[in-house]
Amino acid sequence: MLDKIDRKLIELLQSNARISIKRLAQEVFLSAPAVSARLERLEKLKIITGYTASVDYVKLGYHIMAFINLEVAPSEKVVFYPFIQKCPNVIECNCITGNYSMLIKVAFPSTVELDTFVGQLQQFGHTQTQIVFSTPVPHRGIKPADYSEEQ
Amino acid sequence: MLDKIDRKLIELLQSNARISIKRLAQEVFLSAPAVSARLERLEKLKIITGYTASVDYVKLGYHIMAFINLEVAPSEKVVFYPFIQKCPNVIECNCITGNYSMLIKVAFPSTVELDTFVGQLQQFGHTQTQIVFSTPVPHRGIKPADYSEEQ
DNA sequence: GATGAAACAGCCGAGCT
DNA sequence: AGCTCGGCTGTTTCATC
Repeated sequence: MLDKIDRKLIELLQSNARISIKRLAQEVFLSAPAVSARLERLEKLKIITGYTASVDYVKLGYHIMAFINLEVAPSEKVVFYPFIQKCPNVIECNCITGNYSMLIKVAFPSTVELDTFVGQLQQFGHTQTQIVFSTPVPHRGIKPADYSEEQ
Repeated sequence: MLDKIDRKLIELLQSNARISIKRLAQEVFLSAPAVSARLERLEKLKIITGYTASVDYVKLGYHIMAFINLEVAPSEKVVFYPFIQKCPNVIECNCITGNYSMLIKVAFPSTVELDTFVGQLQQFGHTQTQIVFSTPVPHRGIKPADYSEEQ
């Protein structure tokens, strides 16, 4: 489904999403229209789901990053999912194995706002909060490998 | 340090990093050169740290995503940090409060490769792994707010 | 997938507020 | 000092092979 060139294009766009199509074309030894068509296909198939700017949240005033574990009863999920999607300070939310079934990554200006938010979450269940001290590996794209599935 | 226009530009680039400067200029009612200069400044100040393509890891063959808690002795961090940065399957690694001081997000083709990786991590300390079932809120940029710091 | 042409966007200067 | 305008260069896209 993905050939070597598609994987190379994805890799280049992961490291710089604003690279020009012409430059991409040079890197993979293809013409610009050919690359353009490949990108359209990758986007249409939702293999590439978007292009985003990465920002320094501390410099934007979000000094506190944290992971919140939240134990949500299965029956509450229909209420919880729309709620969590609308929270502006939620960077990511995953449903995971284990006692605390939701793992939520958030950013706040200070612990005051974090505390308020955790208070709101407690209507859904027990929480456990871990504050981020440092980030040895910032969120990054991982290389597309050979074992991509057919579809 | 950041005015309303800077915040709007960041927000637009977070939702689509490949938007043209001309289009950005129209959105904020400025000229293209003015927007270009603002972006250069935001990049130079490392407020915008990069532009990345988001991909569907399942479609790339990474069927298993997981969070691994790892208890690392402080003295081991000088060895652990370079190690974890070089691991190709690590999406993110944070140092956090609590017993398990590292929280590592990874993606693997199957539980077999995940198991092998967890085995490697155990030279650094005790681990606890939680596999992702679903992702109600995928990793996303949060809106730049008014309380951005001076610098 | 390549080529060439036309439309478009980005860049650098000059002049203005 | 920072913005806008104009012309030049580079980029994207479309039609054709």
